[in-house]
Amino acid sequence: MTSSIPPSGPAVPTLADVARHANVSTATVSRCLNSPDQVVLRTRERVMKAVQELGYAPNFNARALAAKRTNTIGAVIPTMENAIFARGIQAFQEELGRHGFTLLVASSSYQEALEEEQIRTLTARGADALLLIGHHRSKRVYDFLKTRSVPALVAWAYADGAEQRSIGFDNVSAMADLARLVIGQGHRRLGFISAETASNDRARDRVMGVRNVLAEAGLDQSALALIETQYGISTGGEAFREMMALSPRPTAVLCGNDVLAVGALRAAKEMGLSVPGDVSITGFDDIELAMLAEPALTTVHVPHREMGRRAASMLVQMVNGDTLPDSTRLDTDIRLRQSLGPPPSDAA
Amino acid sequence: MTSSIPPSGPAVPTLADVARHANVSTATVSRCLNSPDQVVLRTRERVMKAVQELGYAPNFNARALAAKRTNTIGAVIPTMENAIFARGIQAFQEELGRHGFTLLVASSSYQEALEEEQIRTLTARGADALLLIGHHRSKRVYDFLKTRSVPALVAWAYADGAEQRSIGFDNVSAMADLARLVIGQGHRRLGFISAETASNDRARDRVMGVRNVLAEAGLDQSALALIETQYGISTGGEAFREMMALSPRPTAVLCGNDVLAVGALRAAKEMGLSVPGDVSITGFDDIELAMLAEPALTTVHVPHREMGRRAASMLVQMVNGDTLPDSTRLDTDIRLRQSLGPPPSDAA
DNA sequence: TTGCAAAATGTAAGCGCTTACATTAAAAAC
DNA sequence: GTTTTTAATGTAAGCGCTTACATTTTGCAA
Repeated sequence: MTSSIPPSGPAVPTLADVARHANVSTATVSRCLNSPDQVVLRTRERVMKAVQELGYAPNFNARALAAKRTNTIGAVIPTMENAIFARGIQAFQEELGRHGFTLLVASSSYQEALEEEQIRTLTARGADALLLIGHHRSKRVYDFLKTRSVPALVAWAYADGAEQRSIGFDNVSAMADLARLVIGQGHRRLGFISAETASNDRARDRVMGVRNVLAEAGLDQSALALIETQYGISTGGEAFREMMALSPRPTAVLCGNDVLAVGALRAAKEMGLSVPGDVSITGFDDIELAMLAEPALTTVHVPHREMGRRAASMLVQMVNGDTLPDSTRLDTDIRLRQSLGPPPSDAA
Repeated sequence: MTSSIPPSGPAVPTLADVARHANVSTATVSRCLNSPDQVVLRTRERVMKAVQELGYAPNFNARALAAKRTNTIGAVIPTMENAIFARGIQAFQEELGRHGFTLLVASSSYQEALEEEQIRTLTARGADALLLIGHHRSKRVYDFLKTRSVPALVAWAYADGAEQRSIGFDNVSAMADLARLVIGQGHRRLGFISAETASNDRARDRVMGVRNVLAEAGLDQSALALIETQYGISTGGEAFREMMALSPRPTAVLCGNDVLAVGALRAAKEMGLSVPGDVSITGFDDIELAMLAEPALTTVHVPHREMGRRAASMLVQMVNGDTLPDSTRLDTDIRLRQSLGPPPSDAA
């Protein structure tokens, strides 16, 4: 008959419950939790006891609403399934934790529209700042971030004089270094298996790195066969077969990342081609797989963990607004392993 | 002199701003956003126009606070760096997205205390439900979840008659199947390289699976050499060397997961041991690496993606509270590849 | 037309916190 | 002991939304 029976069992305790229980005001409880030194010991103990007894835990949403600060940093990555991001983000999170921040991750599956949506979602959730991968995205997004005054840091990319603060390496020159090495071995017909460049500026930059070196070496751009394909071992293999069907066929196949390269390696083995005897193959990233592959993969080593860690401290600095950090350029270096050698002597 | 100048530029627009702009009440704006069919077309268009013009985006925290629902599901996984979780969670997220839910991930680094903290954090953030890995955790946590009435689903594990609703496979019997196969090949001295079992019931179960089979085959438990080590390729290798130093040495080394097994494989190669000629090695999970390894790894195939996907739909069902789903048991199957063979004939 | 049910909209009370400001208690200075 | 300063606590006004309930419009049968 009474219509005011609470629907479910014992409601979760609120700040007010604690206050009542400890016989203080809600403000005091709040202070105990957020700036304990403003509360005299005797009171604080009483409050904490009440917290314990009631099993009180603050409601995050209410806190965020009132305080306009969440101690949360959002990250939008293309996918968790890529080891390089998984690794970088793990380090990122660990470092954030050390500074008392929480991480909110979202993934965009390499789709620009989805990325934008995720950025808006994280912002709506009150992320104090964002980590984004790569520079390329619509002006609208950057404007949005500026309007909302949400600090953002671009990672996995570094470009001289880029407007957006960033931490990363120069994809163009990193790939160029490797290409130079390949050409130095005597290769004149190159193949490049790239990740899809449409909404991936890192992939685009890597292609550009190779092209630059071609020009630099006085080679015609037609000396480069380019295939774009989705991320994956099997797709890398398929692209490699396609490339080997070309005539004349490239004597060295550079890949936009290690996963594609491992796929190429496997396809080569299946086709009975010797690497690097018949064809050289290189990767990019230096994931664990690169060293384990047979033959071990020549690749560009990228300090993913360090990047994650440092991205975190930069972002924390940006949020706390002390001094704004400069963009950081990290160094990559080439790991020379067995998959690269000179071209076969009978190369036409 | 005026102390009321707003500190920063154009404030972010709120529901009230939109209402004013469209000349309706806040309730109407809210309805337009959440149940558009309750608002007549003419009004709705006017409101939407205002939303556009002001670039309004709802404040998630305020919404959560008022509505007591977040359409958010939390997941606490041991680490993102493990491909099996990365893969499963990616599928989990995709499926959640399809149902209009957002995912919040946190990782515990395999530390029980951290896991508990993350569970509390996600709950405080208003997660409507949680995905947890494995059954084992303190009663306190389960009580907490019950008190807060937050539905939880255990994944990557399935145990008959477990109290907690779960989706996964039976780690004990999956590993037992593999062990039976190994013994069937004639091996009588086994090694087992396990992940650390302290706070990982999946690892524990797998060990138990092997032990059960030993008993079943009438072998003494001393026929099993057990080493626990951290997750990683190199740690797997070290454990393998240690195992090979034993006398008599095992003729087959089962590993708790593929990553450890790949490490063992590599160590074997470095030691000049032939696999499976001198020693057999097996894994668990069937990650991509397993097939690429040289020789390819015999392992237990686990449908990680499917598990993630189905976990999502179960959780959605639990939140919406239609009918509660039953625990789901998925099948694993053995992928027989080159790394397993009969013991060397000279085995003492 | 008028009347009335149904549909659309408005009003306002929270949701659980934080924090400026007001008040009171304690410590320091005289 | 009184006054002044400072520390501790309390009061109450929001933060930006949702939603029960009240009110106004609308559509339509009589």
